[in-house]
Amino acid sequence: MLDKTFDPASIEDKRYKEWEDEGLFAAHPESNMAPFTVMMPPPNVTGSLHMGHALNMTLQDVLTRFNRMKNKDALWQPGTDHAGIATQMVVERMLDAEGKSRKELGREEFLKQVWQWKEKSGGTIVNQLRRLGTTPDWERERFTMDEGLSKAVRKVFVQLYKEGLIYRDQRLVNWDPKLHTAVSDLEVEQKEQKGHMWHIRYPIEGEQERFITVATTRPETMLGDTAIAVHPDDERFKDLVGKFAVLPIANRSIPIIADEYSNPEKGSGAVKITPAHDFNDFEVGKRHDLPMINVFDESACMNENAPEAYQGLDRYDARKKVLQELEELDLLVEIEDIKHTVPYDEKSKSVVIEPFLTEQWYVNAEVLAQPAIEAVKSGKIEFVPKQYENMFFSWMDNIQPWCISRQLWWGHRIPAWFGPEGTVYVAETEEEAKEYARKQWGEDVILEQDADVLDTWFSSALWPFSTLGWPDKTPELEKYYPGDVLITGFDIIFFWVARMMMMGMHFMGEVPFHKVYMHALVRDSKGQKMSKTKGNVIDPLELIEKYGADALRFTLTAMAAQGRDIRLSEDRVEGYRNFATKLWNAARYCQMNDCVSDPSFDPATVSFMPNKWIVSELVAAKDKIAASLEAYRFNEAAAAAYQFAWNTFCDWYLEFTKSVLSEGAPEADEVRKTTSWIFDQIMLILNPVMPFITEELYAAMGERAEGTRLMTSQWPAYGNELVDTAALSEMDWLTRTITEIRSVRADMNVPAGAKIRLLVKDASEQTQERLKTYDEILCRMARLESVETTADVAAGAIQTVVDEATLILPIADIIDLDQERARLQKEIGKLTDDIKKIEQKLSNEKFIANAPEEVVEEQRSRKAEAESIINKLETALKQLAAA
RNA sequence: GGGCGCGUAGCUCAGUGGGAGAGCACUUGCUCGACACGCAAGGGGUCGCUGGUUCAAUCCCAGCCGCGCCCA
Repeated sequence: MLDKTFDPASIEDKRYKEWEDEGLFAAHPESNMAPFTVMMPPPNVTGSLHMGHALNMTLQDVLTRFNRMKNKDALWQPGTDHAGIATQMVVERMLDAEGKSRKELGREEFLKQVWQWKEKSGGTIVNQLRRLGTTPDWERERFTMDEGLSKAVRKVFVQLYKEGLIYRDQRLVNWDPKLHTAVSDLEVEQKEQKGHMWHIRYPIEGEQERFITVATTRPETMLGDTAIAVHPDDERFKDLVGKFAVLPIANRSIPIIADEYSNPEKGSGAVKITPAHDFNDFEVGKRHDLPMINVFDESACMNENAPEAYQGLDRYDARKKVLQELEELDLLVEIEDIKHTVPYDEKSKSVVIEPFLTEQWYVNAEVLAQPAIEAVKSGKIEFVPKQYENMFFSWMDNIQPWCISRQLWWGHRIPAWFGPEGTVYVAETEEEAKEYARKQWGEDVILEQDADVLDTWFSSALWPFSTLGWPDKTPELEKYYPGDVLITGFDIIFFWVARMMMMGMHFMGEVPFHKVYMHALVRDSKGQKMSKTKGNVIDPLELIEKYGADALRFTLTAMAAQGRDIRLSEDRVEGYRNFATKLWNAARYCQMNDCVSDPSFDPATVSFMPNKWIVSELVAAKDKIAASLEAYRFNEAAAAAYQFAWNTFCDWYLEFTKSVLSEGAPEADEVRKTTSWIFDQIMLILNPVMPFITEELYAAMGERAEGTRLMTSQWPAYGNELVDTAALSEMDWLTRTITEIRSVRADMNVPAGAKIRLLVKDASEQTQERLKTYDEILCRMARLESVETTADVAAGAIQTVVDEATLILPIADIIDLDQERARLQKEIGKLTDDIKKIEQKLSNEKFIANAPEEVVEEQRSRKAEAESIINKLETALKQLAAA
């Protein structure tokens, strides 16, 4: 016998180990089964499981398990990402705590330490995923810096270089002056904050006491100004275009140019141009062939291009000094308080990112984007929900060159070697690069490999095929590419999803997946984003410990409605833990009543009406769950399973059949078999979402054939042939009758324990038949003493109506007549309101003329039904008065 | 500023061109041999506002108000 309550902790680890040891997660490329492929978004190798992962992984696991049950050869490809910046930062911080620095250690030793850290903490998240019950093919786990994946990275780099799609360029990048590396524009977070607009006047060269005023939020960059721009149509400055201004402090002469970038409405209408320190100015500079003077070093301190007094000053100190000096020169004309956006690094959100002029490696994303755009337009890739396609297009249509080099040590080293006179050799190996150099120079020359590494997303962009063995032609690649669905958060749609599509189209000539399901963010119960600094993070592992993995999985599934963020509260998890307990107790009930699974049972053969009914209801629930999962409507699947298991099966079916079992009625054997069969089916249809408890209970419910696991069972194939509509309507009548009697009893304060008589008037033959058939069930579930038909109404009885029949509860001694009168009047009032509304429609000629026939008919029959009930209730009211 | 989404019961959210739903919370009653992590019954909503389309709008369209996200 099972214990009284379910203790998830006692079974989860054990069951998981069994599954894993038995190799149940493995893909079978050699099999003939159709593939179902899901590429796991690789979590950061040194990270730990947070709620976003839990949601993401749960949904993938639900789909993977579901498809395995549907007899697909599922490959859920797991792995981790080396997460260049994040990981390097973590290790540097550790070194810092020991008083050491990366530079002190040197590249080789530092990398050794990072690998050590990876070996130590790299298992954390994958083990946490096991706690969640996820079933990726762990044997195939990959890491983005594995040899195979690194080889793919080099091959892709070299090929794209040869195709001219990777190139070096001197451009402005987003520079992190603390980490000393370029970062992606996607990794920059624009934050609005208070600041100042300083209006500065620059003297016009060769004219006495004439100035041109410019406004800037970053006065320190003026030391790198190389022009002043005014709008070509701006009359105020027409005569100045072509002249020069004297750049204060630096005392350089800079031209006044006409460019449409200058907005005559803003500020003074003239704008300083600093091409090396502003993205817009950079474009202006290119148009006018202006010099680009970089006045910062890599730490955003003033460099040798700044006046000597400034050299070495931090940008903010330089700002103060510039302002002070301008003040002294009487060139600062106004200080305006403004709100403006400032770029911060998205990781720490504390370092202001600097536009910085450097030479970096770029991917020509515009070219690669086209086939990806086309794939979505043509429907070869579909986003779910659909509206994300707009977001995708708007970014792809304006895609910028992708800066792929990072000034880090942790990552894939760029396979490029520099030779004499600035020559570059791009090759998969150093040997090959040397070969190229030898050809050019006629002798061995000294080559130096590029010190930089690639953007982490460069390697994850290859994930859908690099993990399958590409560039080798493997059976896996043949079978599992393209994948079926990618499940990911919308926050990495540009970082990752779009880039996988670009690389997949280019190197495989085929989309990497057909569907992209984007789930929303998990927030706290107040709708706040979870963050460590806010302290509102809910740890999935804590929830698992407290409520079990199944409860957490069910919660996340039930809340995963498309296009809406999830506000997670512990109450919900607790509620679904209760659901698990409910299942547990239903299993205990089965055990107590000897409902043991019978492999030879055929649900098509049942004859007892409640059995036919529950089988029919099961078919509907199962189909609803399957259809919902196939449409990625996870919440609907969860709701259908919950409702069937708890309401339909436990609350109604088990109650209907209780006495049959306890009294050993003739139907008992069939009821036992049906009960256990339905229970097994519930375990099956819930298994993708709640794998632990269902596996456990399935095993407890019967002797199974050797090695049988729920997890490896097939999704039920039965269908409408098992649906009996007569049973559905008969049991519907029974539940309505019971509910009606219970409701009236409660309204009239009939003591719960009191057994009362039920008299039924005007019952049709069918109803009379049913009353006889379900006499015992009615008596037990509605707490009745007897059920009889009658022609007259006893004085002072409670009356209510189900369909054509009037139900009479003769309990004159218990009830309060006034109360009963009020109840009847309230009911009549409600129905009268309904009728009024319906009559309004029916009296509208246009409604009769335009509405479909069945809609009109429906309204008519609703009205007739309501009228008939009112009649009966009014009769009851009169009788009450007479009493 | 541009784009997308959201606003439905106290809370969290489903949902649909034709009778407003769930879970939780709340109220009341239950030692009914699976389960109080339970059983039964119940209260509670001008479906953000204003117009339009329609025989019919919570649902479709437009505008407005409020909130969120993405992009600049």
